[in-house]
Amino acid sequence: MAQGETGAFLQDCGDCPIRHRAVCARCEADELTALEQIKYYRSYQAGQTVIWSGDKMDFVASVVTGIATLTQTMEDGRRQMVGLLLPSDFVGRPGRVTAAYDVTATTDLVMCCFRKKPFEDMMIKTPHIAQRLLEMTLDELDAAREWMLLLGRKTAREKIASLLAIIARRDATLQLKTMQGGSVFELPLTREEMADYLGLTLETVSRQISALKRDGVIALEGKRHVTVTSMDRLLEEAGDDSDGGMLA
Amino acid sequence: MAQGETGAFLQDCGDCPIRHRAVCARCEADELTALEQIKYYRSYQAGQTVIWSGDKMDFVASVVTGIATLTQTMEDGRRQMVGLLLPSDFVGRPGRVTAAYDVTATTDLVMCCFRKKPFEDMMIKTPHIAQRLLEMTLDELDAAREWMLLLGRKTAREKIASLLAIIARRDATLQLKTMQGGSVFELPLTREEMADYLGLTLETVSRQISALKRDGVIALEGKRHVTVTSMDRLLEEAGDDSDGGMLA
DNA sequence: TATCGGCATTGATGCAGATCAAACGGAAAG
DNA sequence: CTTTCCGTTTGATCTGCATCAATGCCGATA
Repeated sequence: MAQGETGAFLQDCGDCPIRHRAVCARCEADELTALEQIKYYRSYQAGQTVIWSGDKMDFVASVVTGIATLTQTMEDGRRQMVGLLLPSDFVGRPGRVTAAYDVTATTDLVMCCFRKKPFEDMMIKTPHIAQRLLEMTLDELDAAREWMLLLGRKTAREKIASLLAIIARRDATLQLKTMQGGSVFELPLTREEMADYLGLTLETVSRQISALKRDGVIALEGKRHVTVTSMDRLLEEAGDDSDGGMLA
Repeated sequence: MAQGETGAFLQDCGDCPIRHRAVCARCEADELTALEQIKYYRSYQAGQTVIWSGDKMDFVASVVTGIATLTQTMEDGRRQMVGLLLPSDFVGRPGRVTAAYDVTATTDLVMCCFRKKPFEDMMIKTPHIAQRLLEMTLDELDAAREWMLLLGRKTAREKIASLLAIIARRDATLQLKTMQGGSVFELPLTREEMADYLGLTLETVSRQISALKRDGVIALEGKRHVTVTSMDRLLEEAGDDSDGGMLA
């Protein structure tokens, strides 16, 4: 099955891994039941395109498992990633007909989908959904602005260090583990995808990763498995405010 | 009066210039009356700082007249603008205690403020406000993502052309005039502010503006007054999809 | 076991934009 | 009218990253 409805994947929202982080996080039992009526699952293989920018998009969705990216492309092929979607992140925009970005599965991906119209109706009746969506959108806007600082003003080395720090942090929160001192994780992106994220070329990404390794900031096993010995050191390399930009 | 309450500026929301675009746009007459109870105005002079990143921020606000910027600064002084706030744009985040960015008035500025707590209470009771805020936040997120493409992948010349196109378009919508063919406007930013917007140095900004002038893409009277003869030509220079990225 | 194809690394070279430095223009102050 | 000041322009030089080009690694396929 390359892409399609995943029948008996998960009926019960109560058991859903993203129950408490996704757009449904604030819903009461009865609201959840209503959502269950209209939801359906879709799976994509790593590398598959979920939707092309400009295409009609008749659904919105939450990422359940896996990772997807939002990218923009210029006519001449220059590409910039503008979103990295992890489990619980929301895809699509209520009130818009066409997709504004290419959405691609970078790993195998499962999404919990809602046809747009029923979801919009539901949003009107269920303030808990709209509230949560607002909160998530504000968080994304903050992330986008952090990302703008990275793109506009950071050096290649700082960009790489920042990306590693972001992935380490997200990984820690998803797995509910601390990154006291160090951290170990798998890179979910290829060098080229990292380049698209950071506004660099893949060669520069490769060189800077090698440099960070040479300087003992990180260790690598294979090309994807990263060990960060000192998180403080990494954040220093990232040029971030040492506290990592704590939000209230 | 450098900065302070502007007593008798505007009592009646019905006459407010941003009545139909701001966070209150969807409110009914009675909702508007309730908002009128808790609103107050504040004025700032060009160049004044509205709030510093990290400071406690006990209000949210709409820009009524003038222009403000959101900027992030690294310890070593590198600066990146992450928001350009025009009349009707919203400042602050419900549910957050401290400001995440520096907010600065780049022109004389009047804001319509609400203390955070009453505004949050009001949001719960008044879905029209939360709905509109969600819509505005989603628009800002789209703008931020467009901006990310600019920062990550565009050349200096394309960046300048893009910024001019953005300003021309905003100016057109605010003044409700068309930009059929050409467009004339005042630059609301100094060269340095443009550089902070675009992730460039002020010297590069100056050089690229000179180059666009030399190549007949724009004409300048003084340093701020810009005439764009062909909008199509400008968008071409900006590397944008020729249609300017129409949203539904 | 050999071959292929997709990432990744590494090297050599070029160039767009940063940096350093000087001079300009026009408004405000003396 | 002169001076000062701030934003701006322009010039000379430097450099970080892009570009072009091999080569290496490894898992999949035959």
